[in-house]
Amino acid sequence: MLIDNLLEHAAQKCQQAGGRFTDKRRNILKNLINAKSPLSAYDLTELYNQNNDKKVQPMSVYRILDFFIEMKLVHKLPTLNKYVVCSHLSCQHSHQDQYFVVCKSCGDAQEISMNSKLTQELNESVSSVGFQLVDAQFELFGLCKNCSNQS
Amino acid sequence: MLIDNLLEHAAQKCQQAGGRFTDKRRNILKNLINAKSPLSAYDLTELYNQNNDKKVQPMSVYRILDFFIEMKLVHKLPTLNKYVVCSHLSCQHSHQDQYFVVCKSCGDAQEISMNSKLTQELNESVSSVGFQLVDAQFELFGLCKNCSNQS
DNA sequence: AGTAGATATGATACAACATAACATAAATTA
DNA sequence: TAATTTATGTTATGTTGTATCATATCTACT
Ligand SMILES: [Zn+2]
Ligand SMILES: [Zn+2]
Ligand SMILES: [Zn+2]
Ligand SMILES: [Zn+2]
Repeated sequence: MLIDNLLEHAAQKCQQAGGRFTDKRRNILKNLINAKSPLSAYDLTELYNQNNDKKVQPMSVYRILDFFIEMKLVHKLPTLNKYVVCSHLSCQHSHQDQYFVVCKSCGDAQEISMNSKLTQELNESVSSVGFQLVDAQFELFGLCKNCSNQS
Repeated sequence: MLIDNLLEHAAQKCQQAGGRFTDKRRNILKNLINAKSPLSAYDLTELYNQNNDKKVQPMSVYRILDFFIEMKLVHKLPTLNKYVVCSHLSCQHSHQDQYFVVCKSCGDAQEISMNSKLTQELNESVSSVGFQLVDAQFELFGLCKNCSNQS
């Protein structure tokens, strides 16, 4: 999908939720969409500042990322301290539980929707030690198709 | 199990692997065993220094934690930047894949052995996007029995 | 249009987590 | 006892993230 369409989708989702889609936010989201791998807040700060006269502080980038996460346009990968755009940026389906698999070799990250069997397995497994599941986002590590062919 | 027995087990495992179980290592492992929740490297530094005349630097604590992780006596919870002792410290069974569930309210963490159905589900799910699973440790968040009764 | 309230960003400082690099000490082995 | 390996000391620095208070910009209402 063309990037301008993605950005238009994002803008709409923000406005529907009563948030603004400012130039800074658009610019930073665009950089994250174009990224081939997850980026840190500091990566995004640097990227922004390379391409703009007006500079931005990491603090602002963190706030903008928090906003996008709230809007479910961006996900954080907590073990990497990096951020990716939601792979459902362009589609309408309300966002469900997801997890990520990250390639140990090239760093590429794939968002995977949790299927019901997996959800059930996790819930049962967690219940077995007396816990009640609240938040099931997580990251696994592996090799992507490209990288496992090369090795 | 009594703490001295646990430490004795740990010492043996270290020696079998050609590592030393020094006083610092013993002391730090003991603090982590006694902790009710996961601790950070800086927490452990502070704990050590409160109880000992000879002080230790965070750098050393990181090294000691790395050593214990190598020995599979300690696990790191990457999303929390904290560490816990392996719940199988005292038993002999060779360590298999595990994950953790952390109580959002009290911070308590439970180690859970991955059962075969769950492993299979994860493998299938990951394969479906062309990835090959390498490392399946992760953390989930929920409420423990105590905390969900209180609320 | 003017104002009040909400939302967004600027700016500075600092906290928390982690590693690099080089030196010394202590234990093991030859 | 000398050489080698393992463990720790020491200092500096890198990376990630938050707190706080000020200013700007947008929105909605009179
Ligand atoms: Zn998503
Ligand atoms: Zn790859
Ligand atoms: Zn374990
Ligand atoms: Zn709890």
